[in-house]
Amino acid sequence: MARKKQYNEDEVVEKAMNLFWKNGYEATSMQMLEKEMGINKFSIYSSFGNKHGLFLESLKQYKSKVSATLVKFKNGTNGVEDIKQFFYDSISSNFKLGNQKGCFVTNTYNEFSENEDQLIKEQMTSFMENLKSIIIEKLEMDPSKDEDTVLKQANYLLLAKHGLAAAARVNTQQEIEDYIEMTFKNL
Amino acid sequence: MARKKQYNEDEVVEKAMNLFWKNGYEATSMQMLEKEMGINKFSIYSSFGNKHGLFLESLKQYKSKVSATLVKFKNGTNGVEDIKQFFYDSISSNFKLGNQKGCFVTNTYNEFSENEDQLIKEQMTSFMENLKSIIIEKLEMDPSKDEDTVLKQANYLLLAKHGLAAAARVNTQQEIEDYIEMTFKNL
DNA sequence: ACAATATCTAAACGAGCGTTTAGATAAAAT
DNA sequence: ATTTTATCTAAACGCTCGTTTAGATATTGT
Repeated sequence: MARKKQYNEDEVVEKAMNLFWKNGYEATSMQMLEKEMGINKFSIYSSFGNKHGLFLESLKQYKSKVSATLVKFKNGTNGVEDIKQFFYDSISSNFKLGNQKGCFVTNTYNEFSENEDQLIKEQMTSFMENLKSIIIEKLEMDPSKDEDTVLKQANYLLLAKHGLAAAARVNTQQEIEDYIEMTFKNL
Repeated sequence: MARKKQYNEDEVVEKAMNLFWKNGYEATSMQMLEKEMGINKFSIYSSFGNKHGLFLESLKQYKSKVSATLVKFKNGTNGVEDIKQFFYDSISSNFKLGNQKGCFVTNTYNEFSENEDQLIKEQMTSFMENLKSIIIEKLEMDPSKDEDTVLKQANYLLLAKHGLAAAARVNTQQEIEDYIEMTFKNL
């Protein structure tokens, strides 16, 4: 046998993820990744195949990073209040460490919306639809809501979440919290 | 004297604008612009200096394109209803010709938010602040609203508009109209 | 008709991109 | 200790980017 890797793959993916998250896919170059990850291009390519593979791995890591929040959301029993809490949880993580990067999934969804990369688009779409189905579930907990109202409110909330991710990059946490309060005022 | 230009500058800027609008600044290459505008690189450079100059000209053209909508908005006397109508006007233009490109200014604002281009950032910011001051004006038409409520609602609407531009790229017109209805339900 | 010159085409520039390759280095197995 | 082989460094690949240049083309004023 021969020598072992001098880096931990999860650790360097975490660093890559943060760079992709901040800059998006296209605006992140291999040179920047090399520097941020602290390893050589060769090592990146032998570990992840190519830039695209590294990006997929970063997305996977992000998903596992937010899975706890998602499980908490899924298991809640307080209807609309759970959705609101999920929104708060989502943005609070964005403002840790002063990083105004929005939601990685939503950012990616936006960046790839006019792209031909079917694999990533499908992943993003399925993630969004998963979110939507949970939101619908929560809204349905209120028996006074008819099916049409539930669907419209679910779309409303998804769009709001969508906009929130973009807004998180250029607004203060206080502004965003006010926005969430207002969003849930009439639900 | 010598020969005259075989193209109209406003016409080719319009085409450039549509390409920048659809793809953003970075994702639009000079080759694509050459093809779309129907003129040679040399002509682009001699008319607009460089890619950045052409982009600024495109932004200018966009602003003059939406100025009618903005004037109508400014001159309205129906308070919140004017804002709602402005939102409808803004998105209806986006869905003409099947182009789901969102708002060019907001897209640019987002793309350049982590950029070092001060000139463009300032232009975008002043445009947004101009919009905000009009929104505040409209909200203040309702004498029952205190100053704090006005400011929070203005931020809420700006963020909603912000999200709307992103959402317009991946949602149907109907979904967006439902979203607007919901947004204005409790104002 | 001719000279002057702005506009055209098309090729080339250097820089940076994602990716690959060649060779030095180092650690595990015998 | 030597062989084996995965991992390292660093240079180079071909391509596209934004930009510039050289020379052909065409139109205007005399």
